[in-house]
Formats: sequence, C-alpha cells, structure tokens
Amino acid sequence: MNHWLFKSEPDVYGIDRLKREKRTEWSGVRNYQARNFMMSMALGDLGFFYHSSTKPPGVAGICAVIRVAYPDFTALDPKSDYYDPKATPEKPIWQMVDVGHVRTFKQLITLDDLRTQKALAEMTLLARGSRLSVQPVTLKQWNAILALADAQV
DNA sequence: GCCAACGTTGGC
DNA sequence: GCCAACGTTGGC
Repeated sequence: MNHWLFKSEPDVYGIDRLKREKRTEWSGVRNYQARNFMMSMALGDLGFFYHSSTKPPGVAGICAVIRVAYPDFTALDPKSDYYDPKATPEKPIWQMVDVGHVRTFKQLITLDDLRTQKALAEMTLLARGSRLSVQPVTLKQWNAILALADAQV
C-alpha cells in the first residue's frame, strides 16, 4: 500500500465537510505530476488530508482512496471553474479519485510541527517552493506523522 | 496583500 | 526546442 498527501483549502473543502459527507470526488487537479500520482493510487491507499492557505496550515486527518482514477468530468463542463477547453470525452486529460473520511486528528498537526521532525526532513511538502497538491509520502514519513497524531491528548 | 517559486504558454 | 512572459500556489 502506498501513502499520499492531499492538499485542500479548508475554506473550499475541509476535513469537517469530508467527515460529514463521508466521501468526495477529488476533482479539479490540473497539474500533470499530481494527476500521475492519482493514477498510480490503489483502492485502500491512505492519505493525509492537508489544510493549505489557512492559519495555520497543517495535516488535519486521514482519508482513503475508495475509487481509483477515472476521468475528471469537471474538465469537460464549460460552467465549471475547472473547465479545460483542451479536454474531450475521448481524451479527458484529467483524472480524479474518490476519497473517504477515515480520521480527523484531535488537533491540527501544523506545518511548524512537521518542520521540527527530523524524520520529515526529506518530505516533499517541506521542500522549498513545493506546491504539488497531491504527493507521495514515504512509510517512514507516514509513521512519523501518525506518531504525532497518536501522541495528542 | 506580498512575493518567491514553480508550471505552462506561445512566439520565434 | 528555447526561453521570456505570464498565471498560480501557498506561506508569511
């Protein structure tokens, strides 16, 4: 099983809403690298749900892949914010997965918290200028962050 | 609101 | 195929 990190702005779609709705379509990814990571996801893969562009940013919980990659139809909808005129039903270009809510951490594990962890020094999220909205997480990184979550009171 | 870093676009 | 210009991301 592989592990991932999904970024979302909580003002747009936060983990509370995922918990309420149980599942969601991870549509709107318009970056090839992020798309390719989604295409390599398997059913049951787990991911951290990261809150970005908020104060403070950080990991809010865990979600699971409950449907593997399929065409992101928002790219075909001219009314959608994520419309891509280059996408066609034959060549949809963009893909999405569905994710389900697994767990919300008692407290947010903030970006500052993550930066203090030696085990996370190589994490993509912490790399300078990194803006990938969907990214892989190594098992070592996964376990280090889980340990932080489980140490919360 | 600023701006550094990055990915994409498009002229050549 | 290069690369400058542009738009976006996301922390601060």
